[in-house]
Amino acid sequence: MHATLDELFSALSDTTRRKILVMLLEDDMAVTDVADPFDMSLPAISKHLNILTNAGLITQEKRGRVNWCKLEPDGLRDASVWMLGFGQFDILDIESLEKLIETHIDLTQTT
Amino acid sequence: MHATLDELFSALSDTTRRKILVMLLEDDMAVTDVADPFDMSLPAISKHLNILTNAGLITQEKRGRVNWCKLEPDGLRDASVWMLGFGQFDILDIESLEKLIETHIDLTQTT
DNA sequence: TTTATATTTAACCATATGGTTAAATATGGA
DNA sequence: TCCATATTTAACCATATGGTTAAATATAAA
Repeated sequence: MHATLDELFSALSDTTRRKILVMLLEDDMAVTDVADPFDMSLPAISKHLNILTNAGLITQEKRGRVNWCKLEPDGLRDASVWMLGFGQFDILDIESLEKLIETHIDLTQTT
Repeated sequence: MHATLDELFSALSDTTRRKILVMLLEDDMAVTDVADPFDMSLPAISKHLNILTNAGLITQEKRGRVNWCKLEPDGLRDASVWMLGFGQFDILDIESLEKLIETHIDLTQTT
């Protein structure tokens, strides 16, 4: 069960869901806490979380009565690959890319 | 009138529209020619093209009775920037990024 | 065991989406 | 002028989406 690009981009096409993703960047969160900043019912948030889960962007793990939501690190991969394959990534300035590579090297360097 | 991220990702969330974008990567096309490979009516394609236009991903220019569709080079920018800002771009292997940078340098080198 | 907390399920609603066919509108060519 | 070509508009349809409230479920705590 691999999410389609349709599901992925569709999941990203809603402001609430993108905000949730950014929140989860900080730390794993319980459903109630995810819902807190939004002026929206809990069931509505629950639905958004399911959409993000089906798109492979987050995972949910139930411990006790709390359902913990966490980012799925590879979730954006296919979307990124499509955009790269689309060949339009030179629209990003070269400096950001180089900085990105340095960061990556910093993170992966073992010595 | 700047397209929202919602519009952008939403426009990308349909296979037909992503295929159209890839076709336009090759060359500008008339609406009828865009429609040709699809098993779908012309009005349906016309709607897809409007969605892509409103998302800022293509432009349409009418010359005579032919409406020419062309890629908008910066169309994907905001989506890419969001994804970069999301900080998950180290999910892309370093080699593709380096290759990308080389390509970019080749394209921009004047000497 | 009773009550409170965390979350989902069900049923519903309004609007959006992605398609259709038929008709309208330009524009180009004979 | 008359016909063909290119495309859009209009009206419609089924299903999807994003929200609601009320009820159900499961677990924790008193």
